[in-house]
Amino acid sequence: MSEQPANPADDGDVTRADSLAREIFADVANKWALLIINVLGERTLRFGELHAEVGGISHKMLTQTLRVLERDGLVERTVHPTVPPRVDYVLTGPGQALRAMVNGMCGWTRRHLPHIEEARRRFDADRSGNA
Amino acid sequence: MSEQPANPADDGDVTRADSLAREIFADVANKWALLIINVLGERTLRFGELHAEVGGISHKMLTQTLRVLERDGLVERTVHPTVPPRVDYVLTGPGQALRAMVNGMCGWTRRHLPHIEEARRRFDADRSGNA
DNA sequence: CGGTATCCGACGAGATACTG
DNA sequence: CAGTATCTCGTCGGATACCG
Repeated sequence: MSEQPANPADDGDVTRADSLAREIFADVANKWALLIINVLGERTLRFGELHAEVGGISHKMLTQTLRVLERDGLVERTVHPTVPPRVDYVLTGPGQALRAMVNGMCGWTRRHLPHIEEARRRFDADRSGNA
Repeated sequence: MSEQPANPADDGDVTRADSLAREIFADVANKWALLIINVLGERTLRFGELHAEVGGISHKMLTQTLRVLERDGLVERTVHPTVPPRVDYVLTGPGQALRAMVNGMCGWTRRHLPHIEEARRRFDADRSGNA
C-alpha cells in the first residue's frame, strides 16, 4: 500500500504484491465486512447471533461476507456436528488486530457525528441557493 | 455504533442517531473513500494528482467520492479561479483523525499479507479436495 | 483542467425456496 | 439452525462526450 517510488530495478514483484494488497484491502474495506468484524469483537458468536447483532444484513450477505473473511484468515469457523447444527465464528489474531482499527473508526464516527451533521446541512444549504 | 441495549425509555432519538451513524459509516467504509483519504495524507493535492496517486479509479468515481467526503466535512475543496482551473483538496481535522485509522489499516494489510496469502491457499486447497 | 451528463454493463444485494 | 441456489432488481462504476 501507500507510495511505491517505482524502483526501476525490482519490477515484477512489487506490483504483484501491490495488487494483492489492493485485493485484500477491497475485501475488508466495505460496510458489511467492517461491521461484522466490529460486532464479532472479542467473543465468539453463532451465525444467528451475528445476524441479529449486525442488524440490517441479509442472510445471504452474511454468509457471503463471512466466507471472504474466513478465506483471508480473519475469522475462524467452527461447525459443531449437532442437531440442530451450530456454527461458531471467532476472530483470529489478524482479525483482532484489524478490529482495533475498526473500533477506532466507529469511535471516530460517534465523536464526529455532530460536526458531520452540521457540515452536511451547510453543504446542502449552499447548493440549494445557487441551483 | 456498537451495542445499544435498546433502553425502552429513550426511543425515537437513539435510533435516529444510530441510523445516521450507519449512513456516515457507509459513506466512509468503502474502498475508494478510504484510498482517497489515505493518499490525501497530510498534504494538499490537486484533482489530477489525486487521480494519479490513487490509481485505478475512474474520473467519475473520484469526483463522486470527493463530493461525499466534502459534504461530510472530511475534505475541503478550494477552487482557484484561474485558467486552466485548479482545484485543491485537503483533509480537514476530522478527516485527518480518520486518516490515522486508515493508515493503520494499510499498515495492517502490509504486515499480514503473507499470512493472508497462505490462509487463502489453504482455504482454496481444502475445498478443491472435497468438491 | 476539472466537472457534469448520459449510456450501459456488471455485480451487489434482497426475497424466496430447498437441503441436511 | 446454517447454508446453498435461483431469480430479480437496483446501484455501482466504467467509457464516452460535452461544458466552464
